[in-house]
Amino acid sequence: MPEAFSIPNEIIYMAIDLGNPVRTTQIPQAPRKFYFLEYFYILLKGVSISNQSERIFEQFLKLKHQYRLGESKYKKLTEESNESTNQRARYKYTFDQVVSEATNYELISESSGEILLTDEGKNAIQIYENDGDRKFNYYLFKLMEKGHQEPFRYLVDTCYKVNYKKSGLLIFPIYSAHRLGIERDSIKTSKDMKRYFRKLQSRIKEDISKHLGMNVNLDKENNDLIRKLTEENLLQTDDLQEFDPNKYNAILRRSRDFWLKYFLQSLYKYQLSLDSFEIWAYRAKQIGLLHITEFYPDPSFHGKIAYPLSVIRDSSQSTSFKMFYEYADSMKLYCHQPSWDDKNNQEEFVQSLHQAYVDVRQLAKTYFVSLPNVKERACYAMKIPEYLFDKFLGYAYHNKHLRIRISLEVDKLPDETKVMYLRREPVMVDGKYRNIIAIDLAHGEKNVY
DNA sequence: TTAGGCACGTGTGGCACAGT
DNA sequence: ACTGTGCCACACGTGCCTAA
Repeated sequence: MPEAFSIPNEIIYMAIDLGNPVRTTQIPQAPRKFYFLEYFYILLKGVSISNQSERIFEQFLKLKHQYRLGESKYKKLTEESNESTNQRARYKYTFDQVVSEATNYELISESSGEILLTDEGKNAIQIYENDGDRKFNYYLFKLMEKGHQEPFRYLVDTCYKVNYKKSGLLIFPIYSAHRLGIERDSIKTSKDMKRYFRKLQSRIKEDISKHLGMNVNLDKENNDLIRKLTEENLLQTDDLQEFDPNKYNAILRRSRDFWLKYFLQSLYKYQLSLDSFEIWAYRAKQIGLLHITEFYPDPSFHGKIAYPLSVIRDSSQSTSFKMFYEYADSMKLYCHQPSWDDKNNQEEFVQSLHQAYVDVRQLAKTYFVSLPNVKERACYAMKIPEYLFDKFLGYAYHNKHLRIRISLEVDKLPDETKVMYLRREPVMVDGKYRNIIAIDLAHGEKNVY
């Protein structure tokens, strides 16, 4: 069995002994409700074409489609852009959110019903178009960090405080009744639901012990959950009475969020709502400060994990950590960005990639396996952001002197199927999307073709 | 092998309420 | 009064299962 969440040593040394003083606790403010940083660009682009709100919104819809910005944090795949009035209303909601946040950053300004670009806004467009999205994200990072009481610093710092032994790994277990082996048909009464809750409780307890090294008693929390659901008549007081089957989803949803909130606020002591945490974390992921995923492939854990790819210290000797930003108190944010020029990093990447492939193949039991799954495990092992993985994979694919041989195939791209939203993005290598991967050891070692 | 039906899982957007 | 924030029910996409 592949071992979940083991950690390379160098990362641990960076994580412990931080020596940074506990910051005067300023709680980050909530962001507006959207995930993709590209929304800022497409809004500004729209404003550069017209000053009329209605026209800007039309442009926003067009560019949203062109940049494949789906709902929430998922990229959109299908070419069709069926514009039901319902969807337009949804997109208007997102549009208003982006306008509101861009106004706060003074990228745009409103006067007598017109929306205007500020100099800052014009500057931002230039950065995106001339210097690329990484520079654009950095520019936005500074605005967000200043405008919301340093949410990213808070996010990264707290990760290490929570679980420094595993260099800041956060787990958010999600197990539906189905996943714990309880059939839908067998859950009809309050008693049945409580049986699922008990099973869930003990599974969560095990995960906490295994991945966070803590022993906790969750009886009180489980009772709280049951009490809340009973008070709101989602569950019946009488154990043998049946609950409203139409409320099944609502009950499961409530229990899932209850435990996620428990992890975030009680266990990890984040003073953020679930919503705010999600949005800040997914924005941090785009900048490359941390990784968050719901798809880490592992037989013994299901749910969401997050871990930092950066660290806040006053100084660093490591060549793999690059200075990213300096705060007012002269603490600095360092991002883990190992260089491909260093042969040791090449060797480590090859090692991690191969190990990830072996682990995933063991679960999938096929020669070709899902590239996004291999990517998840390799990124975790090396603590690198996704865009670096894509780059490294491209280099390794072309390097004939490595001790592995990589085969990449497209298989079926998601846009050839019916899926609307790309929950797993295919990996871009050589300007082509790839979905599956196989690896052989080269030069007379085992498994050579 | 495929089509249809049903259940699972979760993002969205409205809403209530807290903060000022 | 007004704005910002957290919460959660619903709608809908997805994928499994069954029956030919």
